[in-house]
Amino acid sequence: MSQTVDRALSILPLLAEGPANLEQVATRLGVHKSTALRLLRTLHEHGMVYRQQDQRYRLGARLFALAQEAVENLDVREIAHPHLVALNERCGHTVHLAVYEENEVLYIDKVESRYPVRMYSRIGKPVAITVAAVAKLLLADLPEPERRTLAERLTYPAYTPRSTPNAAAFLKELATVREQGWATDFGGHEESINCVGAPIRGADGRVVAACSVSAPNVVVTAEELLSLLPLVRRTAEEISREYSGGAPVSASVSHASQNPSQVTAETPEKRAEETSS
Amino acid sequence: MSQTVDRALSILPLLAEGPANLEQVATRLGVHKSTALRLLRTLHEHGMVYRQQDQRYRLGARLFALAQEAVENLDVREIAHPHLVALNERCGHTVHLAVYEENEVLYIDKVESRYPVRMYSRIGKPVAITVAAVAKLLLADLPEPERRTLAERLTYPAYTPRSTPNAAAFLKELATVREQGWATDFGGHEESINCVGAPIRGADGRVVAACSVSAPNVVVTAEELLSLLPLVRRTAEEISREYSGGAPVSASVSHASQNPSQVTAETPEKRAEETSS
DNA sequence: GATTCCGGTTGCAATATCTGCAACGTTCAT
DNA sequence: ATGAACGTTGCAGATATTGCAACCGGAATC
Repeated sequence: MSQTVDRALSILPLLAEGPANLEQVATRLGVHKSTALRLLRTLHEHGMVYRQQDQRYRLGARLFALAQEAVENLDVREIAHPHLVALNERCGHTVHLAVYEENEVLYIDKVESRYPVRMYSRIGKPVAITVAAVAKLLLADLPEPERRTLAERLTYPAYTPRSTPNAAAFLKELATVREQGWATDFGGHEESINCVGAPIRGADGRVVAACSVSAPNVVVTAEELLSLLPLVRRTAEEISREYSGGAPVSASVSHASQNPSQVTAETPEKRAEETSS
Repeated sequence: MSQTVDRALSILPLLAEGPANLEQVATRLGVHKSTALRLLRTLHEHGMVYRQQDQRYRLGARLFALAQEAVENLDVREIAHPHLVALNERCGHTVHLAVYEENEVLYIDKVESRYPVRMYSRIGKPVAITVAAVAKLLLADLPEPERRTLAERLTYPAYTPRSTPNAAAFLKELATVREQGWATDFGGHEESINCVGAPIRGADGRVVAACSVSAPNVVVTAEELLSLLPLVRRTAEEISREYSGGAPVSASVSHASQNPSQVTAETPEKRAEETSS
């Protein structure tokens, strides 16, 4: 709508790919150098971009600060986190939390079994919207017309033979998901990865987020993973309850029922490649 | 510099304080409603702001995604390099940069006195994880359980009498390092080589890398090397700041405090083959 | 040591772009 | 129903933005 702002904002994702100099920015933006310079200067004044020694630009600190505040405003994340950790501790697999926003589904939290450190690696990446379990859960709850138009506007990449092929199939799948209250993705994105997810609802019953457990075939079969469904659903419900202002259900957060019957997976085999030297 | 962009960007910190409706934004910006609307629309198109059900605006998750992507593409090495060179110029010794990855600590950059650049020969080499200063720094920051399991899985080669003997001693050393915020290796890998290192932290405070200065006994004593600690720490802090998208601090990069008191050594004629660190 | 190239920077005039206004919709509460 | 509150749109005027071309300053080249 506003050309100037539009151009300025277009610079950011561009720089997210890596540092760039003035000319590169100007070229990729399709504007004159001087124009790019002025836009960058404005961005700079607001701390959105930063100029390194070699004069190339990269994203600035302010952006990170804003991003931080942006997620903090997503209070689902904060509430969900301990539950996700608990879920991860019980099953050992990767746990995701995602929200729908502006025709996209984004991961906003992730707990990994093996490397708790690397948690932030993929967060923020848009999800494979046509196949991911969390995406199905979130889209299934959209108002019918919006769901339909979105489904028809999407492209359906054939990641694997089991990827959702087209809008019709997708809408049908969404109906199922909506009906049953949970979703799966069996090799629809990566041949060897399966996952099961459940919706997190706000006080009004709308789905505000979704969480899922993912694991590679080699660790657990699809059936075994599916046996985790009750646990996943329970976790989602606990988060929903707390998010809706309900009782914290503090017991469940910590480690709730130490009921190992639900836990199918063994601890992921640690592969210490034997380091040191 | 650019009024429109300036106004648009001013909306973001404003929204960071919490959701706001159109009129509030317009008022605080000091512009007409319609102007604010158009700016918000542009921000919206870029996913920088998001409109909730109640029509109020808040920061968009896309902001988060953007920052995340930027972090992934952040190359510590690239940012650190000039600082390492500067450090090398000031003290004359071998400077190392290392990261932790998959149960290993790897050198990813090295600056030698004579050759300001070239180090690909060493890049990727695993560090003597049980004794190197950089290894201690990186492992000290791991989450407790991971640190412990890793420490117990390691083998503790007795490179020298002063090498870390076992897991217990190592964990104790890591605790110390974690506490004091710097680390040393006095002859733990090569009898005649000492080094001091400091941690480089990301915006979230986690240690993302570590740098160190190494020198043989014959050039400087351990005490003399230790006197370089302030300089090493300062360098690490500068890198941290810049890595976090932080303040330019351009002055410091070049030559900051020309305080020669810190500089103990003359140019080393000996560079430690495949050093410890 | 001069010259050329490369990239960034600045002044300026033309105009495309943005702005504020005022009228219009829509929703919600009275 | 009526009114208020808030968001939205069309428009004309004016301002802010743009591209150009010239200008620098440094690095590489001859």
